[in-house]
Amino acid sequence: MDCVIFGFNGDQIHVLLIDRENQLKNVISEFALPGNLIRDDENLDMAAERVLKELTGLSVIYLEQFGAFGDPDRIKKKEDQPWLKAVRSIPNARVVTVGYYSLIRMSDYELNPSSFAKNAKWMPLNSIKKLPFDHLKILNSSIEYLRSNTKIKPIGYNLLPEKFTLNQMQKLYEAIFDKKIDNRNFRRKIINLNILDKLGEKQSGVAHKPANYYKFNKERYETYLERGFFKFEF
Amino acid sequence: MDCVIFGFNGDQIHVLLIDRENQLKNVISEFALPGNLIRDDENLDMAAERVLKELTGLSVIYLEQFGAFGDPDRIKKKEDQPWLKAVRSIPNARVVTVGYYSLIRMSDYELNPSSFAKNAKWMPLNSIKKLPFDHLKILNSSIEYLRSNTKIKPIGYNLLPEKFTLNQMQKLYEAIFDKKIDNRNFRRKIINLNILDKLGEKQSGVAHKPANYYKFNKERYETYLERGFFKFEF
DNA sequence: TGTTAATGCGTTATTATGACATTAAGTAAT
DNA sequence: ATTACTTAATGTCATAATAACGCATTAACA
Repeated sequence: MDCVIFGFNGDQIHVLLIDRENQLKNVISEFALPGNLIRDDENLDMAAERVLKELTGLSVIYLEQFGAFGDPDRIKKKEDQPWLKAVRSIPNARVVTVGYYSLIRMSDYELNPSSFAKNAKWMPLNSIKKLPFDHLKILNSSIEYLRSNTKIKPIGYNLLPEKFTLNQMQKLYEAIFDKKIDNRNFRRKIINLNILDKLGEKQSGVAHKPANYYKFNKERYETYLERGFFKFEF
Repeated sequence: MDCVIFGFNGDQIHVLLIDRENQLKNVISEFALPGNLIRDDENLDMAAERVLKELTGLSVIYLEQFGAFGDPDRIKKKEDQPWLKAVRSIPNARVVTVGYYSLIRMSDYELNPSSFAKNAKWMPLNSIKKLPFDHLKILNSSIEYLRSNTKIKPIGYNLLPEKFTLNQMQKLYEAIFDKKIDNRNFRRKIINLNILDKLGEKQSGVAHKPANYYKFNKERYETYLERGFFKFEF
């Protein structure tokens, strides 16, 4: 069970990682996706919630399964052995993992690592080049999943502040797709979706024209979450 | 590891099931999804292939993972116990399963059940009301996956005969979405996708104007398989 | 020769798309 | 008070896609 938690701070996509170093000496400090074994009495969704909570302190966030990973050698790399020996009762048992991901706004949550996680931190997605085990593969798979999901379902409810500007929302889309978007076309498309309510309120204290605040219309947002907004239909 | 194999015979979607009855007496005969445990030396894709082959004789078909299922009680139903005792060394061990699915044209494959499968048969999707374990849940999940996939990627390469008429293809789409489609609009849309090559050949022996045969243009088909045909893009 | 069933064009109104440039509204500096 | 600066906000046009239809055409068979 491994969790990929994407966070957004208004600018960059981050991923939540935990530090594998623990009481043990001679273990190289290295960050990894928060993950652990599933218990016999819990289902997969519960396990993902629990594992995340135990390692990072995050709770009550919606997690979604995106795939299972089970190469026989996924935890057989030599450099990963010391850590496995420290935290697993059968360090070299074959383990199939299930990946869960979530999207949250970073500022809403405080990280409280515990269990074998010494540390938990947000890492900018773009700066993650190396992860232990097959975590890089898992991460890449989750990104693919996130992107293809974002094309067919609205996004942002869990990532943006309650009130946000269209430009903040655009930045979120740009961060996910790693691509500049034309602001006029973006606005038109999002507004025509009818999932946003424009608030009377505006930005204040900014040295430029203040932006309007919007919030999601939960009902319509959820209609689209269920139906998707495909244009290829009959 | 459980496999959902969808078959198309030109009219209805079918699902491949195996008969759980085996040498044992007093075991109620019942059909189930072909599935078995993963071995320690194989990855998930290989396991899906092997399990399917062992139970049904089908091989060399492309299988795609669509989800993991791990409710603690998924194989705890009383009526499923006799069968588990017959085929598992630890019948009540907790098992998480990974679902794989595939789409094939039924006429291309001969079923050769073996291992603990006494029998393998195609069952019309609409007539499947009951399955052992959580197989109904797994099946429903695979259908959802298939439908949402069909909205964003072309389909049919593995389901339709090499040469097929547009009406056959339309019937496939109608079977998947369980919905009538306007034939003129269907034709236009599919033809504009440019994934079909029109053959000179026509139907024969029909009591009406014979339909043209088409085949997939593999190159363009695969372009769409990779890219998808989203219309919601920036 | 008429019946049947599917083909294959076509029309229209509506909506979505991509490409593109200017004005508006506030603060900050002078 | 004026100006500079920065980001927000908006409109148009040509093209393409869509849904909902109409209907003449075709080829086999009775």
